Amino acid sequence: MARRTKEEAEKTCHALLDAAAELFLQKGTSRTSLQEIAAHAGMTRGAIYWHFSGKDEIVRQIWDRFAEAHHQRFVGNLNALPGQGAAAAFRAALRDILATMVNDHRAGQALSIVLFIVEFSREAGELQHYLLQKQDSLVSAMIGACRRLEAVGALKPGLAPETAAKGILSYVIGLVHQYLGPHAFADLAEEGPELLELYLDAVLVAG
Amino acid sequence: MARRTKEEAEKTCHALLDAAAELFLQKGTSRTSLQEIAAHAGMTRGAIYWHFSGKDEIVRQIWDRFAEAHHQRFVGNLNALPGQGAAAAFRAALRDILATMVNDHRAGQALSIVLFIVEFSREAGELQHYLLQKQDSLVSAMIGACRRLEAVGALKPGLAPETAAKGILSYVIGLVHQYLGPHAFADLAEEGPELLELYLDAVLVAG
Amino acid sequence: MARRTKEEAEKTCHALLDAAAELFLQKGTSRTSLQEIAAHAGMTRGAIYWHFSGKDEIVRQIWDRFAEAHHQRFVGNLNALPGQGAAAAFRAALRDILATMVNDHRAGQALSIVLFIVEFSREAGELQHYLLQKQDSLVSAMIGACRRLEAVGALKPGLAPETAAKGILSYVIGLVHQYLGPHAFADLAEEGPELLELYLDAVLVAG
Amino acid sequence: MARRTKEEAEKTCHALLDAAAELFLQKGTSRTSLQEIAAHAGMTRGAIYWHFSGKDEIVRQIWDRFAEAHHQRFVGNLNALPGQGAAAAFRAALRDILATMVNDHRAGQALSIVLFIVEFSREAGELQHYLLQKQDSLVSAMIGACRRLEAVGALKPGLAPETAAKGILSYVIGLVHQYLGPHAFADLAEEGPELLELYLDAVLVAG
DNA sequence: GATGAATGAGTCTTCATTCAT
DNA sequence: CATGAATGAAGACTCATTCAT
Repeated sequence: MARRTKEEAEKTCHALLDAAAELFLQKGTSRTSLQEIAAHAGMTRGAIYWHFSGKDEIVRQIWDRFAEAHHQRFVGNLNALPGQGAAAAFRAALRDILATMVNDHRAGQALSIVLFIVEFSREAGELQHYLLQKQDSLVSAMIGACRRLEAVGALKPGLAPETAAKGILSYVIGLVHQYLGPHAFADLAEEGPELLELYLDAVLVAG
Repeated sequence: MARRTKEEAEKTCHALLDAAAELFLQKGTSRTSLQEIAAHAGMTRGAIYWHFSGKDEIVRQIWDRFAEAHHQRFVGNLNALPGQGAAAAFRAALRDILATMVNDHRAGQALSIVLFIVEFSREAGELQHYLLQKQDSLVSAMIGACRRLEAVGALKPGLAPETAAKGILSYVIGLVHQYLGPHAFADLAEEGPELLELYLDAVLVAG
Repeated sequence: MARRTKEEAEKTCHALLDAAAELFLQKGTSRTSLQEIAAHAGMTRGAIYWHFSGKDEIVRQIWDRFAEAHHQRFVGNLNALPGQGAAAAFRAALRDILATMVNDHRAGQALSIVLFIVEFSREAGELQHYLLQKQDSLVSAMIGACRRLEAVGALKPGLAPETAAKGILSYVIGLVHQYLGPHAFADLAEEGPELLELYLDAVLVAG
Repeated sequence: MARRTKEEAEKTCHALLDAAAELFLQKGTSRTSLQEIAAHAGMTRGAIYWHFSGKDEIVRQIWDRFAEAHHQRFVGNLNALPGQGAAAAFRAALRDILATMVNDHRAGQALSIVLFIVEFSREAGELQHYLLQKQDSLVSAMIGACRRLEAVGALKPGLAPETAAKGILSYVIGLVHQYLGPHAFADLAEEGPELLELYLDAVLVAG
């Protein structure tokens, strides 16, 4: 019955998180039942309640374990654009986060769950708040980065940095959304970098 | 109580559709209960079952009544790009559909529901199929349009038309998704056209 | 819309009753919806409420129109067994009622609805009472008839008339039940008379 | 609250089955709600769904647990009538099954549910099929038995074995139906054996 | 640590019933 | 006479949650 060692417990916890992330992405959080998550991980519902307080906490832990580090790195990169080579650093940061979402399944799932907040448990609970903060910090960092790009003359002349930021974010969201959803039409693993450059070329001044 | 005349019944039907569209967009289809839809329209659940066979038919009618015409116009425009001024017509078609989604609330909701198919009732039912067909026709038309643009030399050299098509669609999806969702950060009514041109400038050759 | 003449109204009423009787027999009263009855008669639910106060009244009218006369004739026959040729008259009465149920579809349905009272609307309502009275009068008449048969020496010696009565009724109920139900194994139109005689031969003295 | 041990769970399951069997017999399966079953067993609706997949499975388990063994014994007896003393064995088999239904409440209920199949959930589902098979095997065994009785000269001369079989079954059905229903007029515990012999005397040759 | 058992709230759906027209 | 529209009360079923073991 009971898993004895700590490692085994950790394994169980991870298995549950993995199962949840996969199912959430496939069918959305609300349409995925705890029963399904448990079964998908080879457990029963009870195991979930041992490790998590409920569905919301699963979502939060998916974020914390799989996405938080990447999110912080990305936001950090945006906030720390160097005066010299800001544009190149900016491009690199975006390439990095896109590659992360494509290559690290879990990270991609976790990030996309946040980007498509629409979905979530009981009306505007704690979780909503928590995730919206993450999204806000992302938007802020992106706007800040674009302002810095403008300041160093790396942004396309005449383009408001706020507008550029929103465009870039929308684009990335759109790319990732269709890629991670069940009906992808574009393969980011292959076309992602090119698609990204395409837009950045339009936003940043050449060179 | 019961609405007596035909006009009143039509009004009820529309009210239910409106209520549903609004709630679906706010909270997703699965998290919106028929009870909520009915209440939001000032009716009881029973009224829904008089006018519709169930949730799925509501979604389908939202599409049919509010989006189908726009969808057909857009796909038609893409499929009928003229040899002369193809790029201009292409830009116009995109401006048109974006403006429609921004100005016609219902159309925007309906179109966005399709674009974010993830969400839907019982796994892969008839409705799923129906809506996926719509999405497919959109993707196909966009790829066809980009091929024609390439043929007339309007596409940026070196850019595969399929890649361009997927990029554009992802972009539009991203823009609309965030705009229509509950946590918009960009206002398409104002910034939409500029954001659109930004991307098109990167994809199409100047001229 | 509205049927104008009285005959047409009568026709509608009858059509509804026919439809109801058929469906009740096929699926039981509780599992048959008014919607189904109306549709089966080519009408809408409203028509039912014009002619009847509800489901219960439909059942009662089915009885009254289709079975009451036969029931009264049968009970009358049993209650009026002649001193001379009582056994023959008894046999004739049973043959008659069996033939009626086999040949007159409506009568058979109506009678069988009463015999299988199990089925009925809200707990022990008026209707229940009404139909139980009919069944009681049937049981009483049959017991009375058997007592008379015993009195004239027509009953098998040593057989209590009450027992005989219950046996005969159970037998007829059993025959009719399986015949009118959806999974008949014996065809009363053909085998009915023989099956009836078989039992009567066991209950009545020869001659 | 939740029953903890396995025995308690078994008890709950049995209590639900008992409650269901009783109510089904009183009011029919379709008019008995799961709510009523649960309440009658001192549980909530949820408990039912823990132990059974739905109403249909309750019916099936009532059969499997309470009737299947008796059914098999009875059919077995009919199919294995000995050459010597076939009539006596036949009488014994019928006495046995009647006694079972009278003395073992559960068995009687379960068997009668099958005999009155009319009643059941969604039109012609799996369950229907399952139970009709049982009924078919019963009819077949009875016909087979009567043929064997005829072969050894135990059947009344001139009586087709098929007819005899159907008559006997109808009779037993009729007896049991009225006895187990809510408005019994004959008490099988007392009068059953006599009523049975009465008919068998008419069907079998004396001796 | 994890399970099995049970609860209770909520959702979809059906249906008898009402009533203006 | 009959219909179309709408209500409201069940009923079946799902599911997050709880808790003894």
